[in-house]
Amino acid sequence: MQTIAPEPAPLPDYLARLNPAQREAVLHGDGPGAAAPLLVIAGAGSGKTNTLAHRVAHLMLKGADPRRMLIMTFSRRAAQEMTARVERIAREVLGAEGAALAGGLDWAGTFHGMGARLLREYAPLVGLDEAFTIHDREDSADLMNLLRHELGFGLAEARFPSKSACLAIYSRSVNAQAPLDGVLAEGFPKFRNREAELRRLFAAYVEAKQDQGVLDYDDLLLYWRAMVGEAGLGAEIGARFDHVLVDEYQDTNRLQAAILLGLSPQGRGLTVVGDDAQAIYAFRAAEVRNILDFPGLFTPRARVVTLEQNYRSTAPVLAAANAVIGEARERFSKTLWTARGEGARPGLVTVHDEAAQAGYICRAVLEAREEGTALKDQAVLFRTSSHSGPLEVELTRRNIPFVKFGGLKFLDSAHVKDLLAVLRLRENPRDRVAGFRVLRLIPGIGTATARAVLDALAAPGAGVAEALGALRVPARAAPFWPAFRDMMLNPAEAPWPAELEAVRLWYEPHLERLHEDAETRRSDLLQLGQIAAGHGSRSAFLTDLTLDPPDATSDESGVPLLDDDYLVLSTIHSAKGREWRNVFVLNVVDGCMPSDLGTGTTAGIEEERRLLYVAMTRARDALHLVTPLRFYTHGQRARGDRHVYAARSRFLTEAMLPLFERFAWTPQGTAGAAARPAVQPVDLRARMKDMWR
DNA sequence: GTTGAAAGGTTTTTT
DNA sequence: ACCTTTCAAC
Repeated sequence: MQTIAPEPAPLPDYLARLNPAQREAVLHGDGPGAAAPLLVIAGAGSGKTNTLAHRVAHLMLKGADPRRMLIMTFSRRAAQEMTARVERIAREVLGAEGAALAGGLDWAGTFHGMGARLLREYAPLVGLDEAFTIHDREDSADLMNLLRHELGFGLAEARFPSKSACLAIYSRSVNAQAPLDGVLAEGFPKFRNREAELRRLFAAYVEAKQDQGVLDYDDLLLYWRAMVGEAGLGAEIGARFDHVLVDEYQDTNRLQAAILLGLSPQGRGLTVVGDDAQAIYAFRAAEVRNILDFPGLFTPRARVVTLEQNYRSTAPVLAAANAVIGEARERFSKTLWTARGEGARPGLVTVHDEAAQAGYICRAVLEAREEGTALKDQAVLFRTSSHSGPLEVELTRRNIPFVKFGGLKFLDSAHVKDLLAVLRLRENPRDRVAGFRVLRLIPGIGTATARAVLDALAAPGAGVAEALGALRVPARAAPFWPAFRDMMLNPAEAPWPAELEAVRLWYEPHLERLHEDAETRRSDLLQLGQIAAGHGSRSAFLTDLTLDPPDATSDESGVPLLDDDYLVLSTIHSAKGREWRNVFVLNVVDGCMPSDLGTGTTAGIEEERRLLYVAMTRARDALHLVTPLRFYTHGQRARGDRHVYAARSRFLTEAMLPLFERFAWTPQGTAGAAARPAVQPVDLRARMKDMWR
């Protein structure tokens, strides 16, 4: 008997507007039975987020329970954008009912955020204190430092790794799931002879965290991994989710891959999306092999769908970006193409120095705005946060509003950290890093007294009241002590956002005493109060702030309102997943791109190359790479020199130059300087110093 | 035990 | 240029 091929039913609008590859990714596993694992290789600008959102919406519309879907993205902002899009699609198909359905998607966030949430929930089952506090990078380094001294490693005549180096080594070992000797040999050969001491230090570190009821970033993954590895518990946690979808999979590490496998050993319901050409987090143990090896983890192999059509950039921009990534050593073959034919070649602009670079950017940004590209549609990207310094000065001088992403955050400033430490100490009196920070604010209290106080607080059975009441403090601290004790004890009654106010009032006199510019800092603390109001409890506030810090800083005037127009300044890392009509990349010179800190290994250089590729592929219509002839390096005193004469980045080869519009730019009105004959400047001061070297 | 001044080492990107 | 560590005085 013969079956007649069924007439293909007309596709609903939300599927019809996708291209065939996108649709294949969205429809994968459609029909009866659980979905087999799926890998989507999604080139830059290929509609990755949109495809993922459509897949989530489609699964939901086909009856999947949104409360049983786990969606992991690289930032909370990305997660919010994803859920908003899903909601839009669901509303389009089902109306208000669909939107309500999408509201059930509450397991969406970063790996670390989801880990924290699960751990909080399962804490009693796995021997953790439910009220654990989370240490950020700096807190972790501080704890490492305390222990390093207690073990007597700090005072050795030969250099012991710095606190942040210790943490980096520990963290790499944990995240890469690699033994210490291998980590040292590969990444930290200087410290290979310190293996035994480091091992003792790390053992003490783990024990201290447990004693103090504290988890660091790595623990959120490590404990999660351990939970899903347990026979009973693992099955229970895995059974909570029918679908697990991961974005930016190329930037996950082995620990995260192990978590996914633990959640779904057969790969059922797993969808991972990423682009190996955009892997830029190897420095924090991300493993490109995760994405390359994903299909082979399962039998049968995972389905692979490749998205190659770029919807973002014009052909000339894409051609230049493709040329850069085409030189990469190891490449997962795919070729991006775009239907957007029109457009100018990207600019390769030579300027004299960083001041001229800033001048050029201001000029070009304003010109583009005249021609109708709002500031918000333009971005300036750079390798290192500090590279935007001269530009920030110039923008401020010219009253061009901007917001900066990446680099130092307002959470990193001392006064904000002080206030948060007080809250953490109230949340968890055993948290010694927080405790030290708070106690040392009080005059007359140094390391020794602080240690005694914290010992009393951590003593088993003692309440905070007893511990603080029984202590005698140095005479100099005595006048400040009652206020501290009252603050630690009383606002237990104050409901959440009010508690922050009480703590701030206690901190006020210390702020005045410690900082010249107390006035500007005070406004930061008031802003913190605003943020606090948006969180339901002290615990939620502290956790969210540690895992998802507000990531934009702006000039003195504070964060502009959302409807204001402002230029975006961002590190390339923080620009991941975003796009602008007009993109400028600063310092495309050897030493910055690649950073000379990252040129030690081939893998390091390759990552720097991908970084430039990521930067270039953020541009939709116009791209400008700026190369100052001379740029400033701070530090490097050994070289004696503060200015470096830079060459164009090695990633832009001679053969690629025809893909760019090349020109030099000099500031107007400085004809004298521009007219000076091209004598190569020399740094005579360095020459003199070199005589004695 | 605490605090301030001087010396010396280190440099990026982030959850 | 900046931050941490060390050393000496209160």
